[in-house]
Amino acid sequence: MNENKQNICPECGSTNLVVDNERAEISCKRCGLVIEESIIDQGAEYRAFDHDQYMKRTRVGAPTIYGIADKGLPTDIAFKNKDANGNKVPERNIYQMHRLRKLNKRMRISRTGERNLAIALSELNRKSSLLGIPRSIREDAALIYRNAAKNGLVRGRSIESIVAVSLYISCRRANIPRTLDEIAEVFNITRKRLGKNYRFISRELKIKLNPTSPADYVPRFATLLGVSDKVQVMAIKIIDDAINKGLINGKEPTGVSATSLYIASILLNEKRTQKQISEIAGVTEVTIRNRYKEFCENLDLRIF
DNA sequence: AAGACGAAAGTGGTTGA
DNA sequence: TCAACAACTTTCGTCTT
Repeated sequence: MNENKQNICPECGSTNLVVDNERAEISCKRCGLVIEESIIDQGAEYRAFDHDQYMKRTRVGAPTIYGIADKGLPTDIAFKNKDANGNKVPERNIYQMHRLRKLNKRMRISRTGERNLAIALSELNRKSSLLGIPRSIREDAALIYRNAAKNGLVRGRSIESIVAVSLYISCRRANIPRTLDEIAEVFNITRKRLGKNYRFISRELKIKLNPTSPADYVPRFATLLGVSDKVQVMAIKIIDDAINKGLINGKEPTGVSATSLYIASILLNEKRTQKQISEIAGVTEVTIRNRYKEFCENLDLRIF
């Protein structure tokens, strides 16, 4: 029934679409965009027996290409003061011609600006859902992006990478941080570049972020590990104690968070292996072991 | 056989001269 | 700009459950 539908993603042009019949949606495998949420039959109304009938009975037209600004047609007004027939423009109208040229240019610039913003925002939405980031944070990220765009900070950098930075900042602001690695991965850029752009944007926009606390990672990691709330609570207690004893200075927050969850999961008989935790927290087992050793030596774990 | 342990060498980022 | 440095990773052999 669905053999005649448009098999092309309007966002990235990919033809690699997946149909999910259970959720009744079609999405693009490459960029993740959900194209059609309640699938309807877009095929021809009746069976067609020749090309003419097919063309008449098909409901859909040719796919529109959104990828090219102005559809590739330049619309500048020429600098020769001649009209369309090649006649000289009267002296008294030359000033008007100047105005027209100027306005036309400006409109085009603002149009591409808006177009870039639209691309950025759809990118933001797509990647946010991929990362499971709530609406309010997306809006904060959108604000950061707009600010960056307004100050001309996107120029010379990819839209994607600035969207990535905006998300990174907004998550940290909201105290549900994502690591540079996590963000970089879904945006298909390197952590190095993301970090560089982050430093640039935060400097230019004068955004000051508090250092991340290991406790901020606990709820997310715990959920992914499928451990109970008790484990979370204890992990956070362990972190507090470690902070008080100065054990975490200079240590990676994710590693500390992972280790606290490891210890709490053992103490509450919901044990997860070092490997399971290391995969979710994005640190190695070795790091967990090192923290674990330090914690055992310096914290009285019996009190928890 | 899986998990935990720890040594050794390598990597990327920060700091201080 | 460069060397020293701390934290972390990778790899791997060994021990424990």
